[in-house]
Amino acid sequence: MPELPEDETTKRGITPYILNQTISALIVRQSKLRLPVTEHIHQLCQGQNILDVKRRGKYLLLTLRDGTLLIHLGMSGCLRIEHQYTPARKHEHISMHLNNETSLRYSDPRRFGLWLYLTENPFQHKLLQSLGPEPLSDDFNERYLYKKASGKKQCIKSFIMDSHVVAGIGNIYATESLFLSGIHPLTPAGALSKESCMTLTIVIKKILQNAISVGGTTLRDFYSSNGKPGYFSLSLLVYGRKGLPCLRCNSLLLSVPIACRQSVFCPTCQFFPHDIT
DNA sequence: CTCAGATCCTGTGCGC
DNA sequence: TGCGCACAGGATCTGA
Repeated sequence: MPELPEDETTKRGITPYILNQTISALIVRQSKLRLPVTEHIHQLCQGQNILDVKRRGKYLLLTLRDGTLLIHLGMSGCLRIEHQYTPARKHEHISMHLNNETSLRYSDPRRFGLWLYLTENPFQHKLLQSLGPEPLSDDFNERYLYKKASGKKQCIKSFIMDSHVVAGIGNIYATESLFLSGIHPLTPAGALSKESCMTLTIVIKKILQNAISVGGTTLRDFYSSNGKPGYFSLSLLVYGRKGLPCLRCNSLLLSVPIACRQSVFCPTCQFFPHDIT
């Protein structure tokens, strides 16, 4: 379940192995992902150097000479560095062999991921163009959130998970952020005070930053191992703890389904703003 | 336009 | 022990 910190960790983990290397072969075993893998992607990439590795939201971008590889890990995708000669594992849909005797392996059991080869400016592609600001950038601040949420009846949890509002926040970090901000997940986005928007933006930045720094401690796992980024060692305060006592006040944590996602919250620590009740 | 809910897919973990 | 089913979720699509 990669969210932004896992994608950033992945980016940092693979970059040293693939930057400035030449793609000697790209093997696609399964092209049915969220969108079909670009046709003839093998011929398009072969022989090109990887000039840069970037991240935008949950998308990774490998800049090549004549185009860009746009990669999304979906919810079960993972990238790993392996020796070129090791056999593909189950669900390893794409292997990118490099000229330094390593290869980048993409596995994705649930196939919600994405591999596209773009020749145009990738940031003008519709998938990236419509993305909201990076949550760790200065563009994501309380003024932006307050203005964007103004008049919205949509609940705040769905709102911050909408990548067009802010890029890269999934169920785990949305759930944790709202708990730490003391905001009930069903609060209409437009009902948040300026103060709540400030708290929420600060908490989101802090929690993402923290998760990235934790992920950074497991970077070596990207080489010849299971490649699982480090969020498993993150201490989650509410996510996955439905029915267990709140670590702050001991109330039993509740859960409501929001857009088919479990949303765990503390009925005591998280409340609706007074002005809408 | 807005927003809630369904949808894609398969491994995991639970109950019986 | 083994089977079957509910559940997990990012982003998009549908329909009210």
